[in-house]
Amino acid sequence: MPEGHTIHRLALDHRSRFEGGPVRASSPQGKFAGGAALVDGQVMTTAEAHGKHLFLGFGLPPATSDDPPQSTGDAHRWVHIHLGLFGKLGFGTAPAPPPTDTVRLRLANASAYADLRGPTTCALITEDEKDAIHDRLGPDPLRPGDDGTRAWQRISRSRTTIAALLLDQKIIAGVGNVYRAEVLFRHRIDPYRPGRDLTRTEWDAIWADLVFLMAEGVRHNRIDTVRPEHLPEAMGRPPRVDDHGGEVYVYRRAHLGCHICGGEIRTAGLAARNLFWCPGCQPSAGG
DNA sequence: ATTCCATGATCAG
DNA sequence: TGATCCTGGAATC
Repeated sequence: MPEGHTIHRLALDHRSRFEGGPVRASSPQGKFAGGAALVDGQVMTTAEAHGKHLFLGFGLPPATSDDPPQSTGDAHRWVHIHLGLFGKLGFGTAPAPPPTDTVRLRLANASAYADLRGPTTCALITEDEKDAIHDRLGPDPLRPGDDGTRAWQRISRSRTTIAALLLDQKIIAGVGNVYRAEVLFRHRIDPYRPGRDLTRTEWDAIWADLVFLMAEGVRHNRIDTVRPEHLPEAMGRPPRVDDHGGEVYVYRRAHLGCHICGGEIRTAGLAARNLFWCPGCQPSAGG
């Protein structure tokens, strides 16, 4: 499930359920027992996402530069969560059932609970450590105020393929394997084209499209990338059968016909992931 | 019952 | 590039 839109949605989901009140925390699995004990009973101050990283704030509100230094005791801390490839966060309403033994972290209050399973990261960190994580992430299409300029500075100087660059979280944060394949298709860009061969106009359009697509992804909690005129109803074609989410052009459609040109969708490994594209709609410079 | 695979990322060599 | 970590559902035996 987890590309950036999922994590931003999870931040909103945590805020609506837990923000502003004390939260019980436990680690039935035991791997986060120490951290859970430290935040148990504290107030969740906020929840925030940057790319695929989720940050849950606990304790005293974070000090701003205008505030006097916090005196002693419980500083504000963050639970840093990264779901990796198969981590999951599931919500439910109270009363919470007994947790299964794979629940790394359970949060609960009087009305709701959240179970975290299989994350690649679940750690208690300080404000400084959180800042360091932000520093090594690129701009995020879903973070208000971020824009694609910093990403363009690196892409426009790189010989690496645009498909690999889009998955590099230092360059742009939050894009995963589905959005990479789909946004390149939507802009008719050959995934193997070197970053430095893109035009500024092409990059600006890609960035703007990611802002739009990923915001829709947060709204619907699902990745939909097919334009209205290419939807099954509009084209009189059968809807997608598998349950991975919404309608897509190329992702996991290897050897099927392209919705637009009818040509065969191709797949290949790139940057340790499966890449999907339509050679007809995303021609290489030579062809 | 077992293997395989996945919308991720890091580390060694 | 390959091994590794994390979990669960689907495919395969």
